[in-house]
Amino acid sequence: MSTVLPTNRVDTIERLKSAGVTPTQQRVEIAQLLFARHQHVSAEQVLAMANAHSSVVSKATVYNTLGLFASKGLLREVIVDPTKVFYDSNTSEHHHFYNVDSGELMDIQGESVQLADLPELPAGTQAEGVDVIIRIKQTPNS
Amino acid sequence: MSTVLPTNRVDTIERLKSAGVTPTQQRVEIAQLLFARHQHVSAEQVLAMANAHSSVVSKATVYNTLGLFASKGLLREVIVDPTKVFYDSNTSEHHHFYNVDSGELMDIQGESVQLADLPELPAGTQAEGVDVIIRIKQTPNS
DNA sequence: GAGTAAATTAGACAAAGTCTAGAAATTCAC
DNA sequence: GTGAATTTCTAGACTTTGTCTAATTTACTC
Repeated sequence: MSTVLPTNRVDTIERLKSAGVTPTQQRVEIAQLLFARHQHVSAEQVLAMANAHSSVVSKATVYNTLGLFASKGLLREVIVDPTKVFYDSNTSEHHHFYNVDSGELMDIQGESVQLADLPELPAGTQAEGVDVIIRIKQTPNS
Repeated sequence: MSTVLPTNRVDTIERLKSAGVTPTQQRVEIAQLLFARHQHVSAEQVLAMANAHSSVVSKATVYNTLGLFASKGLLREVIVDPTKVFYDSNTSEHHHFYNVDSGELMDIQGESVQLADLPELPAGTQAEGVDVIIRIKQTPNS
């Protein structure tokens, strides 16, 4: 169930190739950051992480790369915050808690949420995916 | 189940008052447009609809009003498009199809989607709502 | 109707993301 | 290797959605 987490550059490059992505220096850099562990990050965060020490990737490349990775199934886009897109490095099927107070996004573990079954889709369409988001908020301490 | 659809100004004003919203001219104008039928609209669309003939509402007021209506439960925010927020004038509990090709948002009728039950929430939080979005795409005609 | 609070407004501003045109890598043929 | 073609990367201009500010207008209370 859980996605394999490569730890070294060689594994990362192999994973990119398997997904049909040419492993350029910038892409490997970003992939290393993202695939190190399951996390939810915005483009801005990736840009900051990648360039923390020295400048290695441009803004345009971060956006291009995240979009490319998502289209190849290496990342999952999560749309819950009206101001920015989150990218989830856990691509296995799962759903999310979204804390509307803190803006924090969390995976819902395991199979604890299941849809009975899909409703009939509009004619001429097919399902691409199902997102379940449980919006939560801080319980006001009485 | 279905939300009552007021047809005249008096009903609209009454509905705003019941929700604790002072019925100003601009708010009634926007409410009339939105509550006429179940629909999914963006702020930009509301602005265009309201000012189609003569200028009656400013951009800032449209944003303020939609936010206010949503906070009072008169509208439901739907976050599926990374570029803009949709407001749904159907506030009864239901879920959505989102056509990623056309950007179209559709209600899923009735109780055809049900969650078994909610997973355990993170400590100190409570559920605010559950969004289920089935992303669909055009079936490529073979 | 005067005073106060709430609502509206134009337009400046902010932030996420896209686009463009050129520079740098990479690939391939020879 | 050398040069041509292709892909990728880049800085920075640009677009779009949405927010903020400061001033004006409206509405409500006495």
